[in-house]
Amino acid sequence: MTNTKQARLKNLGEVEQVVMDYIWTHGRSSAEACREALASSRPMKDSTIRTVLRRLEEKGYVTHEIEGRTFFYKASDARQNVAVRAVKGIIDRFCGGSAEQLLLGMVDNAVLDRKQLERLARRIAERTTAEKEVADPKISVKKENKL
Amino acid sequence: MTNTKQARLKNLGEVEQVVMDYIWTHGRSSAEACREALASSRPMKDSTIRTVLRRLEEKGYVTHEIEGRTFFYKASDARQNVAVRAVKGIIDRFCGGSAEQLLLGMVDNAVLDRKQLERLARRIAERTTAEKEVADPKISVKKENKL
DNA sequence: CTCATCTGTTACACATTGTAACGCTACAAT
DNA sequence: ATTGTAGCGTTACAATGTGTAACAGATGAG
Repeated sequence: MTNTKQARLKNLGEVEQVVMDYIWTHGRSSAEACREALASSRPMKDSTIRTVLRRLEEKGYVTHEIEGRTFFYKASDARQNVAVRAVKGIIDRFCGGSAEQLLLGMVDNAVLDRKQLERLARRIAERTTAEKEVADPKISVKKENKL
Repeated sequence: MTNTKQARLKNLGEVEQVVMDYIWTHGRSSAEACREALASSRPMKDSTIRTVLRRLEEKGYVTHEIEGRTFFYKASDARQNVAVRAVKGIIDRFCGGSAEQLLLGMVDNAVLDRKQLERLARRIAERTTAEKEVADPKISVKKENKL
């Protein structure tokens, strides 16, 4: 089993989400950079953004590196992967671990339009045939799926 | 447009989740029934389960009918639909509203096994052709789809 | 040495959640 | 009618989570 066994990340609050969005979009950033960028839509004092970033790090969403005496924060995982894990959490809580019913429901509920469904179907086709050829499960190369 | 425009449900706490699971599984139940059923794994005083149920109602997860002088609570929406909406919430927050990347990610991440993928693909096929034939907006997830 | 930056510490108000004691009301048995 | 009791509503309180921020400590520039 593809050991995608990552720790359950706690939910993000309002501001935390906003900050993560910024970091996911702009990549490695200093606290000040975040603060200034978000200043218009979400004014925060210097110490506020710092607290938020620290908490995000505690929650495992970001890590920081020091350069000179400045902290640069970067997302510890791609946005999409976090989303996938969040969905997995829902699957565990609501669907007893099986994603199938959920996805069927999403298809039924027109969460996706036809074109998207077709692309998804195509991808599924690739997946399944690929698995068929390489029935060897010890390979399981996981890629980052960049978003 | 498919009016799947349901109010954003607040998250459930630990106990709330447990109680909802019970109601989703057992259907219409009185407070006492819940309490007794959960007593072994989760002992609660009478007033506790009542508070939980009332809050669940405030949050829109259940409704109640009175019979005699007893309240009977029932889920206001099927478990699966709640799950789908929760996922939609994630999609909005993380994926800018597009589910496609997320689902592709799930497929890539082997959240589903091949058999499930095949069923999903088949369903997608049905969906897309159905949409082609009729533009019937009365989609409403058929029956409970038992989960 | 002193100032401008940066980070760390500590705090506080509010909302959410789990838990529950009390208290009120209506029906049933006396 | 009186009272016990089943069943619901009200109120409360502690623990967390979250947004916000003041203030203190540290360190490099000049």
